[in-house]
Amino acid sequence: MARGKIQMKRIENPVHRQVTFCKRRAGLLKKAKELSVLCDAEIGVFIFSAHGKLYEQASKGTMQSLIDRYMKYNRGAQAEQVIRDKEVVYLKDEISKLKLEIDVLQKGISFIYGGGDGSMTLDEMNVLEKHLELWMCHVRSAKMDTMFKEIQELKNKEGILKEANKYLQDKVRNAKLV
Amino acid sequence: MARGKIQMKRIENPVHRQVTFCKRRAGLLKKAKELSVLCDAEIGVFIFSAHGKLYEQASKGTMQSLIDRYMKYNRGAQAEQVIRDKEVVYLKDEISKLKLEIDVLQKGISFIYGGGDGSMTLDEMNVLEKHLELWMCHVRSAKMDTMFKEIQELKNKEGILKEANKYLQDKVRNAKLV
DNA sequence: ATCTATTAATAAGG
DNA sequence: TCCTTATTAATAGAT
Repeated sequence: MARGKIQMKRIENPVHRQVTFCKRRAGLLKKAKELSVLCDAEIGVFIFSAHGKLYEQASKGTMQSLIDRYMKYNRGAQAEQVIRDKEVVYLKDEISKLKLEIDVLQKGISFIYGGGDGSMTLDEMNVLEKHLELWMCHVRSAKMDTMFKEIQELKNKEGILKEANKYLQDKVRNAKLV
Repeated sequence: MARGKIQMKRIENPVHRQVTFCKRRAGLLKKAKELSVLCDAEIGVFIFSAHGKLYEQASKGTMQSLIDRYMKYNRGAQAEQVIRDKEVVYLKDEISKLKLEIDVLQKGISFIYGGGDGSMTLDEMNVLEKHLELWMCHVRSAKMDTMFKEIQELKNKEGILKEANKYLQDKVRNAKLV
């Protein structure tokens, strides 16, 4: 805009580029400020130089509040935040469950070794009970098998004794008749 | 900048203000684009009109990515998203540690009881069950009770039949002698 | 950084 | 909103 127009593409000469960056950056921020003042608008501008340095301007309030407003305006972005929040809540919930489980397990072990000192709450006992049910599943079924076998054995004995009983009764009857 | 300069303050005439807002907004976004192209800078601009409508421009990438970069750059300010991301990573790490701990504890408990029921005798199982019953006495199943009762009944029957058997044997012996 | 010739932006009006 | 145009503002290149 002065002393000849320039091509609208990256300025290759690094010195020229840096100078133009400074000048136009100042101009851009000034224009933003003017627009904000003249038209009562809320404007946020941030500029990252090629080297990564940040220049920012927020008319009316802070850049953070402007970004918050932007997030609220932009449902998509807000949804992302909500998803992240939900994930955090889920993970925290998961952790507290796991910590409770660990606590229960540790107390259970203490109980086994120390015989129990009544330090567990009812809730803890309930949780422990669920664990114990899982652990006991195999033990109990094994015991069931053993008991079934014992029952079968006793039933067999019963059958044998009943037969013997009937046989002896016959003998008694025969003995009486004889 | 034309037909006379204007005061750098809010334009009171709403028509003038609206016209100026449109013109200067376009100008601002154009300037931002030019600066981005000429100087290889990453620029984000968002404008909220007095009525609350959003106009935005993100040179290079999306506004969201620019905001993310802004957040990362601004560590001192509330980089909420970064904090949230770090929190998620931390929580996931915490969970895997806790799961490992639980695994160790469960293996420890298995070890206490000899590492499974395959090698346990009925007496050992009864000892284990008594331990567990101390923690969950009310969980004993009705089936177990029924089975215990059945065993007792059978044992009683056995006893009765044995007695009867003995009595009948005596009778047989007597009958033979008579 | 400052100057200045020149271009770009835009206020007012239609 | 778009066009025109007089005028101001921004700035490229030089110092």
